[in-house]
Amino acid sequence: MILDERKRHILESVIKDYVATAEPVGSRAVVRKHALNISAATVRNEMADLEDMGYLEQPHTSAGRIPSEKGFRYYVDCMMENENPSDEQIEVLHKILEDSIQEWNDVVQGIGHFLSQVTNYASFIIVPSVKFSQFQSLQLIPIQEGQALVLVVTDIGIIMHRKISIPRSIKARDLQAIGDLFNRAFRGKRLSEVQRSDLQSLRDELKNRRQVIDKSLEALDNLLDSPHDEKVVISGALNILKEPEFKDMDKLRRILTLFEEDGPLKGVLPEQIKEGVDIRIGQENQAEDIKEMSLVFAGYRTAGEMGKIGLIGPVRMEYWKAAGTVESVRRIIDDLMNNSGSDPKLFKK
Amino acid sequence: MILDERKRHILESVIKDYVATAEPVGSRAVVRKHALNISAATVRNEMADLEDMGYLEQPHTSAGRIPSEKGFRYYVDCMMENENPSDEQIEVLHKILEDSIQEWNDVVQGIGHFLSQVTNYASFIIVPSVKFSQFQSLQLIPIQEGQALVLVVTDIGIIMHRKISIPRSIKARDLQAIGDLFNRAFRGKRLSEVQRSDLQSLRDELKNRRQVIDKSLEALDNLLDSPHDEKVVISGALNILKEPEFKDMDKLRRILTLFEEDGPLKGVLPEQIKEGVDIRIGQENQAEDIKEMSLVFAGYRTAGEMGKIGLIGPVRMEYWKAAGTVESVRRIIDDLMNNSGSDPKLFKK
DNA sequence: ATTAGCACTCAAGACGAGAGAGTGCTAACA
DNA sequence: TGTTAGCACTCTCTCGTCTTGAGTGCTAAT
Repeated sequence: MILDERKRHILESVIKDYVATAEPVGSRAVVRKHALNISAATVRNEMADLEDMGYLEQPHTSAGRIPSEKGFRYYVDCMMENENPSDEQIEVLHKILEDSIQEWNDVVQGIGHFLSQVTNYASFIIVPSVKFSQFQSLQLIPIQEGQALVLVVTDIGIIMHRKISIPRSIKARDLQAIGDLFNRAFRGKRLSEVQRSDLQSLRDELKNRRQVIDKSLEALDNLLDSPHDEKVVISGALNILKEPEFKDMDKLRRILTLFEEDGPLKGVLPEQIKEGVDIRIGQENQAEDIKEMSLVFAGYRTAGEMGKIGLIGPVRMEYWKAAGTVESVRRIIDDLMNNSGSDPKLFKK
Repeated sequence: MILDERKRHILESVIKDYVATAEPVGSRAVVRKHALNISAATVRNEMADLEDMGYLEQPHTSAGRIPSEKGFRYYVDCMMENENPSDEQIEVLHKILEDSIQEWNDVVQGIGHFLSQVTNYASFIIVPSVKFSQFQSLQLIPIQEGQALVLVVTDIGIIMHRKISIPRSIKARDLQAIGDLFNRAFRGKRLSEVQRSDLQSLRDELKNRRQVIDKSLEALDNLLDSPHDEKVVISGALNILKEPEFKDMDKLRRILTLFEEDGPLKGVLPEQIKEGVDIRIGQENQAEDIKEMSLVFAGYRTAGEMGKIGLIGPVRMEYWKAAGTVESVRRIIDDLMNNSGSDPKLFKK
């Protein structure tokens, strides 16, 4: 559907005003604030048209108009220009990242903070499961009488460990031998490909050191399991308290519950994620819980898998700013991941 | 101040009713619900006395009474009997703990969940800084060309690590030698006692391997620094949405902000913590932000240092239940820490 | 010392009037 | 034919007033 210039201008005015004030905007307000050379009456006619087309709606007959979700969608698709964060803000982000470069955890935290701070919406970051990175080495390290550490290093330098208890008869050199065995078997495989059957054949090979092997396998199994699934980091959840649409306690509760645990949020995002910034407005979202919110998100690539970053806000959202910020941050993450290979970052669950 | 039996009974009735309903309770309600053999008029007289003494107050002249903070304090100090969680609930907790025994992180999470679930208040757990545990060993482990892992193990089995880059000329056996050196110097010391001066003298001793030493020291320094400070875990923060006293957005915001980051909450608790369950009611709290809330908390002992667990709720709180639950959980944690020494838990930041 | 009775107080909810913002329609105009 | 001014109409929001009801304090009787 193509709108003529004037209608587009009016739609934009209504959106900008409504996003800023959360109140319906009337014809007078449009001519006053946006200095069109037409009268309020004309605007009214145009607005009535826009309403017929579904881009605007009226809360009640004698109120101003507010943009419908379809209106927002049209604006986002056909008119919007992203507003990128200022140079100073980008500067700040870089500083944060440099300061925390040692700890992947802190990096993620820092990015989340930045996103929510700059935009005033709740931000989320989904770090892809470690399962998809490649096995690089496994070491068994004695740490005290009767205990050893199973240390797994992946290709991108993620370190994972589990403690196991071992018989006292096992010496350091035995542990090393066992470790080497694992390495020969698994090096270069994806963690998700390390099947139990592999583990089984390995076990048969080494009956005499069965106990250590068993425990190591168990630990490995455990590492690959649940807790190292995708990680979700949420920041600035309380920003939604600022939005007048959530003055209602029930709504508020439902939304905040989404943020309190990791699971629900994951369910809300599409599994497959397209290139660039994606925007889901209100009802466009699949999940019931989030049909009165909007998402602005993007994927970033790390170690072959996709992670996700994004913002959650009310339908009445500053999409231009949100999209600009998400896109900028996505680019910075990509740089960080793929470019600074010299000293791969230290990961830590 | 000693109250006679009847006044105590009335005070208790008012407290129980008010805690349950969040509404002022009148004289009629007291006689009706608590079946005293006295008339409403008598109760009114007694209530007027209790008000004079400061144990009750009236929101306005023609409303019922609500307990003052002093009233709650009297009840807590002189009348309250703790209500412990049911056997089934304790059973559930034990099950949670067994399931997650591998990961200290999960244990803490589980306990937090339990506390907030059972009581319907927000719970917090403060895990003491790792600085206070004793240094047991440091190892330098080659993980790939030009990179090594500094691995620190403490007496209670907390594992910390940092990656460093090393010159390619350094061999595995060199790393081991350097590690041994550290061990001789530090074994048995508290991490907080490992001073930079020690590190310095160590460095002088080994000019030739300076680079590795430097990096290791840096890593160690880093490990002892900020991120491994006390850790705060909060659970069930959204429970406060249920309380009618926080229907006001501003209040709500202030409180939830306390929970969103770790820092503020720490500031709210007393540094030194006495034996047993401690209760801070409303204004008794030092920190401004929390003067309209109550705290019920206790310390637990781990590796020589004190950790803290507790609940945050409105002044109108079920202190009996909160105190009983906190005390029970504290005891369970103590058992877990000091008793099951056979397989010290795996810590992980 | 306790109680019944009664007048009094105050918050909260219902109701209605008035103001204000905005619309839709009509008729005039370029 | 598109634009505009004018005007009646609609609906929400805000006050102020009234009413209701719960609960008190006081007094006098037991």
